[in-house]
Amino acid sequence: MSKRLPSSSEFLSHIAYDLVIFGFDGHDLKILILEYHNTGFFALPGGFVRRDENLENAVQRGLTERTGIDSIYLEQFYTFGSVQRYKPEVMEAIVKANDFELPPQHWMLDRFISVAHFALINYNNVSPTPDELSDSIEWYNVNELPDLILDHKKIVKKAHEHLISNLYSRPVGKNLLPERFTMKELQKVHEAILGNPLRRTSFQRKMLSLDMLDRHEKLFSGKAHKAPYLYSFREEE
Amino acid sequence: MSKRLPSSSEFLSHIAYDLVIFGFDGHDLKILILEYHNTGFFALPGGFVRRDENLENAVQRGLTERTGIDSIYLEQFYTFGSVQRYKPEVMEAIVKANDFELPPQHWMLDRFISVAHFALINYNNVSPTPDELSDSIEWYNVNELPDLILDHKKIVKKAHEHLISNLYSRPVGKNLLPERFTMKELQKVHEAILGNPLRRTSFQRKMLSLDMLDRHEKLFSGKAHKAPYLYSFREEE
DNA sequence: TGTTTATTGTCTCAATTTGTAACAATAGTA
DNA sequence: TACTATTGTTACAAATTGAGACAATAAACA
Repeated sequence: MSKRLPSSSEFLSHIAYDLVIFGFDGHDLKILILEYHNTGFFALPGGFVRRDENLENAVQRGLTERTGIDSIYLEQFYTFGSVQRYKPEVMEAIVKANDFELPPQHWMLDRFISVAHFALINYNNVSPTPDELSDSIEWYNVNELPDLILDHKKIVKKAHEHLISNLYSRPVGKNLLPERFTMKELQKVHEAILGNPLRRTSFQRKMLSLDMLDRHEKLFSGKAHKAPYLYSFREEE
Repeated sequence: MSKRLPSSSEFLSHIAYDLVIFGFDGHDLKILILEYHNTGFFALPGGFVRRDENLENAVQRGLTERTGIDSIYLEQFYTFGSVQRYKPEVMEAIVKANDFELPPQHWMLDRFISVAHFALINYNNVSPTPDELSDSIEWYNVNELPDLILDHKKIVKKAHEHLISNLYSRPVGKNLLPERFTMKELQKVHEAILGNPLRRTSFQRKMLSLDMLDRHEKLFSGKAHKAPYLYSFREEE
């Protein structure tokens, strides 16, 4: 009773995408990692592009399937195309461990070039869902990842670098935090991404000077000190 | 006596690359545009990836074929994968105008995802060479391009944006200028890329503070004024 | 051989931005 | 009412940048 893989008439051969999905739990920067069934292989979520589908739509679709969330910040950052990443035995092991039928020249065992994307999502609104071939998908601290297959470690590294270089030009916190947040929470996001502490007053001044934030009511947390304001990112025009 | 296209066993299907090759003639930022034989089509140089070849090697190979230069600054910046760019009639016209045999289901008429790169080269060391399908390759002012096929105009725009955002973090002038150059020449390169004038003294101070330049002997141009120093970009460690 | 012209290298001072710390406000606790 | 922890704001020094002035100089010219 072995299952059937999708046929090559449905998908573009040689093209895949990988996803580095970032989240923030209040302390650390995290990403979602899949564990493939019965293989001990860890990998980034990924998928293929349908023949009649835009690349970006395919990625958005995969992201929604893994997280249950629509309309997330998503950005393509690099395409990985070295020959060294062609390891048919890895894919073969994954497919076989999942009890799929595997014709010898199947397109999924051929060489792939992968268009890597990263996403920023709100950690608390997500219900991570494994794909057909994997039995778990879990959050891992960016600095404490398990061994990943192929060049996925390199993909994560490059994604993280892109995230850092975008920190001040895009509303990064908007996608990692709830709709409204305190300045301290935003600072913690930035610190988690950069990996080093920031000065409170300079950070506040810089963020406000970017003219991206709206100030709202105060948040009374019940703690014995002055209540901080809540902020939100202004909707871009 | 029609010629034969390469077979699909040699190349990866569905994957192409396009090249935005920047040069600087002393006044304007230029790029190389191909004109396809007998079609009136203008396009970016591009090509396909061999099955046993790294993506980046394929691009480097194409670049060398078009310019005659090795070891050029080359950077991947985006992968274009919308369905709208699938226009088999364009490729068909090009191939037919060049008197190639064209089997109906040929892989070159299928949908492609294109990994776009930009290169920076020294305008004067180059002998642009058309590819098999085109009869000319010429420098065009970035702001005065002819109509280009598919989404190539968009690709150029994005390449230019990337170039601008890299201006101060990478030795951009190194690749667009001769080995040794004056501060004024470097300033002109930056002005051509940015599209607006820069202040002489601030520019000089900024460039020197980046600690990327070595100062050499003066250049006596024969003009009736103080001779400027020559500079070169320091070899990175 | 001075004098002039065009351009370059350097310096100065003001304007702006950033780093750092101090201080006052305040929500809840003791 | 005093105390604690944290926040918003202000103040001042340090660093960076903007804008211009000025002296140096290579060749042309008188």
